[in-house]
Amino acid sequence: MDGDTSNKLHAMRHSLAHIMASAIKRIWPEVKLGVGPVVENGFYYDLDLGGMAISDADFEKIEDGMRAIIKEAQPFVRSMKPIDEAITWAEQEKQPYKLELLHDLQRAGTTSAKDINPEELGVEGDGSSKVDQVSFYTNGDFTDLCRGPHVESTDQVGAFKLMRISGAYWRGKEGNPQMQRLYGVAFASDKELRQYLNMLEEAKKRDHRKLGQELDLFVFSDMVGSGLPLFTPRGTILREELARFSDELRERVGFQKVWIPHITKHELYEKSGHWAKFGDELFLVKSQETSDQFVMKPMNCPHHTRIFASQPRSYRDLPVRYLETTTVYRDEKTGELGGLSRVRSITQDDSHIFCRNDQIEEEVNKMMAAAAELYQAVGMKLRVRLSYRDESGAYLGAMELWESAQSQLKAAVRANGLEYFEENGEAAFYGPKIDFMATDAIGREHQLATVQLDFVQPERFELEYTDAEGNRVAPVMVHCALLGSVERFLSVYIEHTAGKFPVWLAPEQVRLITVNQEDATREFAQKVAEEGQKLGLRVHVDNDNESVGKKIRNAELLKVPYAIVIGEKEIATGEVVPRIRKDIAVSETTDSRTVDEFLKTVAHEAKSRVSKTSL
RNA sequence: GCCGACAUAGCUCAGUGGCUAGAGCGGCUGUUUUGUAAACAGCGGGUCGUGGGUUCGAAUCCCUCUGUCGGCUCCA
Repeated sequence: MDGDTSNKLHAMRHSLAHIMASAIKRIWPEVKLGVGPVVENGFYYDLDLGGMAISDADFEKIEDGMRAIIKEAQPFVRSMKPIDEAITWAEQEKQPYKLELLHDLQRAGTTSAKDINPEELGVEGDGSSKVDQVSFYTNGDFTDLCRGPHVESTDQVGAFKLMRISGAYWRGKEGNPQMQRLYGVAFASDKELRQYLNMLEEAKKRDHRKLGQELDLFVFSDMVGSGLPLFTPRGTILREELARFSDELRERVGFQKVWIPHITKHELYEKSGHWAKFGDELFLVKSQETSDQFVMKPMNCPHHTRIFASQPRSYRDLPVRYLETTTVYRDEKTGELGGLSRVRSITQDDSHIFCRNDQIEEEVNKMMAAAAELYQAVGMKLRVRLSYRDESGAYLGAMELWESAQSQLKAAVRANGLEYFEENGEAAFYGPKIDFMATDAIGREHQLATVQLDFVQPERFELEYTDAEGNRVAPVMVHCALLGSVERFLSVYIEHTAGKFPVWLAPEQVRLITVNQEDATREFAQKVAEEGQKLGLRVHVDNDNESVGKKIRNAELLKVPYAIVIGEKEIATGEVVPRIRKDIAVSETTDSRTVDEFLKTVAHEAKSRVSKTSL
């Protein structure tokens, strides 16, 4: 989207916020207005209606009111008022929130708790922080304090829909009055609005929490606790196949598996600095034997540094690469938990490289290639953000190290031909990083994989190797994860595929459906299943006393890639006609083929981890 | 954590102060022996999330806790 279009859309959305406020004011003249900004995909307005609560049953009434105002094509008229006059206005209008904003403008020249750029304010002052004049916009009989800009008149606002209502504190501060936040989405055209609503609809259908239950992948138990998913046999296959792929990609480029316990004395995190920084996210574990305070590990790097530090290292030994797909525990705020996307037991496909400064590029290069291969296999487009430091002093580590590292990261990204963009000020305080953004099937972008350089932990843990001149030097640490976290990856991936997993990941790859319960049928199906299992396939026999139609239906609902009906015909000829899940079928009709041939093809397909079949 | 909504059978849901709490699907049993998206019949299955309170009487009203969902970053 170019800047013009985006400014226009911004003005439309902001104008809609005013139109919504005007409509509400017509219905409830006593409403006290808060703020009404533009947000991603739309706008909102914070309202205080005293004791009365707006509910979504009122949306139609408000939307009708908005449409009436739009139809009236009221011009948006900008006017300036001296601040004293504006304050009088707010008092007369009985708008206490606006009054508060005006007082802030008068006093500090900003309405933001944070310092925002004074140029952005659009207020005409004397250049100091004080404000003399403030701008107002009027449409019809509604006037609002506003820096604009707006569209010319109320009929130029595109398409909108009110979406939801939620509670919000005035200015986001607990303790302030609770207001109602009324959200709308808005786009330049009906078509774009429809597309957006369709996307939401589609996202709802694919919701991984719903599919997780329907496909029998994972469950939660009140007794275990929130944010602690339990994986069923089917879900566990998915987890493990994905983790295995990630492990293999890393082992191929020289990583070695390590294993660490899930708890540690808290001193480890004091040393790493995490205790001070993330202390409130740590689960504490108390020993009944000793006075030691233990914690569940919230990350793996401190443990891994202990393995690196367990023996003297030469520059010739580097890079040392450790991989471990293991679970960390973080006591996330309960309100932030949801499905698999935000959990308290997080399984990371974690990797740590200890290397020399001059090895960064090659190491990162290999990880980029691994990430590219993984996301190619799961059918998600990748682009990367190179996150650099800015000029502020918020970073640790020598400047030369940063500069060399940042240019090595860039070289590695370019060598892999991935789409990338650079951003200053997005680095972690301990080093620059590469964030991978994966686009799913309905166009949403997710940050999953990551490669982060770390100049700080090697120092904190006094890691060192001996260089060619015999000096003790700190290695650079690289943290990377390809899936990111298995749980979060699954939440994205289930929605990406809508549960139609490719053969290599499908918990059940082939289902054999018997036509009747006669011994010969059952035995034949059993034999086919055993042959498939020998080839490493996940084959199930459905010998239930149900109609063939019903059993087909069940296989379809579980999104099993291949279903095969076994009856007299198959027993007689030894040939089968696979029923192929629609999304992976390449043609409408399928030929019959021998059982052996079929199983071998599927086994090959599973092994090669292709997303679509060519069977 | 905070605000709001919600929590009824394994699942999806009906039941809003008054008889023994219901349906469909799933489960079990029987009949049927089935040919590519739902055979038929019968039977089980619930301290209505937890604990407390109000009431002659609570799934239903109030409070607590637990859990789920939406929001809590976006600043005239």
